[in-house]
Amino acid sequence: MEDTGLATALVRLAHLVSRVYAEVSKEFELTPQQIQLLCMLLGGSTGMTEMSRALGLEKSSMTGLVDRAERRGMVVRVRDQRDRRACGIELTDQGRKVAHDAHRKVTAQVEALIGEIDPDDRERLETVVMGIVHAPRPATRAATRAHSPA
Amino acid sequence: MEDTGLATALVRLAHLVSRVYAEVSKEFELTPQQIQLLCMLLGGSTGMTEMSRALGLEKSSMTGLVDRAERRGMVVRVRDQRDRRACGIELTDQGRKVAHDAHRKVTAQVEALIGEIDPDDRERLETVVMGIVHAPRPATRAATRAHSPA
DNA sequence: CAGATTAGTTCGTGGTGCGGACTATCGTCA
DNA sequence: TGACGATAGTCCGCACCACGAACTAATCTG
Repeated sequence: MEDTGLATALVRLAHLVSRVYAEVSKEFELTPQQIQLLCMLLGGSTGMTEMSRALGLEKSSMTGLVDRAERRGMVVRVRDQRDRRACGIELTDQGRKVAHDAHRKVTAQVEALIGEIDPDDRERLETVVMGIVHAPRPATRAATRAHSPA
Repeated sequence: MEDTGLATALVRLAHLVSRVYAEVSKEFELTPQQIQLLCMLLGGSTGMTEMSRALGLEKSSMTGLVDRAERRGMVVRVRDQRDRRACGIELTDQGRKVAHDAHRKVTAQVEALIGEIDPDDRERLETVVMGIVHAPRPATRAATRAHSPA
């Protein structure tokens, strides 16, 4: 068996990040999932199906998620004229603002978590972690495009 | 404003790890929360209040979580004889086995996620992540003791 | 012993995610 | 052109999750 200290540490990191996400979301009176939705839309609007792929959810789960975000005025469904089955999900002005602000806050808090670190190491690590994140993966857990830099 | 690329990369990595957690949980027909509960109990049994602190949940949330784990035979409430208000939560044999197996699987899959990586980078990453995870933190998001190595 | 504190539960609310069934539309191909 | 299969999205019922407020029972403190 390999040394798994890194794996264990990463699992804990994931829990920590979830909490940061949860805390920041609460400040905006939204759920982490809704914030994630908004942040993802900063990368451009898409349809329900593509979003469900990107978030790793079933289509049927998206309906409710978008419903609730729409009810809060963060997002609108725009019926596609070409394909009248489809609809694009777009950020409202308010939604865009919230997405930006939340993204900033999350990033800042994670930065604070990282703390002081040698600039060389930082750059190196960024490359390494990006590599892991972008590595090709089986579709089942393909995409984690949310929280891309705006 | 600082460069926040590393923070962003870590957030994405955390999302990825969360998915691994979710996938493994599904294999055991449990939810991620239940698996986390079991893994935490590998470190020794505790009462409801302490567990809620460790998991960052309200006491009232624990009741249901433990109920469901108990219904599945993973865990038992043991009434404390000294303090008859309190009860200890203990793993059943089956619960312990599931906790161990799940922990192993999660660790292995996260290792796989990391993949081939330069040993120097690996060490650097481990140092940084360990540092983040073990850093003292305000109580509000204090503990993430689950998934300690068995 | 009275009153404050603590451990845990109960209840109601809103959110999450799933799978299966359904509607409407689109594309294809005969 | 017209039937038919694929596709986009919704609806429903289910189990779960987390919260806060109100509650019970036991313990501690003065």
